[in-house]
Amino acid sequence: MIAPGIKRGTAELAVLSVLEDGPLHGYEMARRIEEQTLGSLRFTLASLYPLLYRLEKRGWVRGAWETSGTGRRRRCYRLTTEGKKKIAPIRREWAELFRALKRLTKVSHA
Amino acid sequence: MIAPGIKRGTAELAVLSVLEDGPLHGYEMARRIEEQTLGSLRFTLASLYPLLYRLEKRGWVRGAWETSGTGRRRRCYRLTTEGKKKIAPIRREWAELFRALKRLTKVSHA
DNA sequence: GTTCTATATATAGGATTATTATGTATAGGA
DNA sequence: TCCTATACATAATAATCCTATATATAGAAC
Repeated sequence: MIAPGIKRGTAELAVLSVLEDGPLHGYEMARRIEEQTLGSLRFTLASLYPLLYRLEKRGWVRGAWETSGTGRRRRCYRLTTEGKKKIAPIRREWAELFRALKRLTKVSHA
Repeated sequence: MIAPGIKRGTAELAVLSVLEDGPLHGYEMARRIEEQTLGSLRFTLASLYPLLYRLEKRGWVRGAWETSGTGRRRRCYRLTTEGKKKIAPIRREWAELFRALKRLTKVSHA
């Protein structure tokens, strides 16, 4: 598991990434993030819900109540057109961060 | 430049990394981090000083006042033995985070 | 000699984001 | 009937970085 101080800021990219595969509700997002990162990245629902509200407020995702096959009420989120456009730039910023940290490591491996 | 929300958490690794090259004072750390990351990673001194106090409290670095050749008083920080041991595990966590985010991207590039 | 810029440290106040803890509620199996 | 998994929600707290502000000196420009 990755320390909270280090994974800070990844939740947004993680949520947007899993939503690229199609609409999902919160509980399922948490499950997929954990599954797809082989357990490295794990978020509690208490982290994800406030994040989803923020993303909805920004217009990047839109949530809609639906009733599942089992009769359970849940809130299904999908990426908006605007939200889709944000993913690539965010990924680029993460890539730049990785390069920056690699350079720091390289220079000071001394 | 990288958005503050994304670079959050990198300051600690950045500081420890530049200190691997030898003792430094705060102002010079900021300069080197910016230089070595080609401007991608930039921290204000107001971010670095509190961080240095935290690191000193944990026993990872030790600061000592010195008077530079120009007669300017400054606080020079060096890695402690304990601090040196922490760097590798932290880098491993960052590497794990990168792998996790790459997997998320790959799976959901759809 | 005074003003400007670079050097150098310090702290208060605020923003963001994740965490723990808690609460509600239902479906399905033991 | 009880337990577990599913599903959403919010309050209180913690951590980390930012902007703004303050202080002070060295050296160059004027």
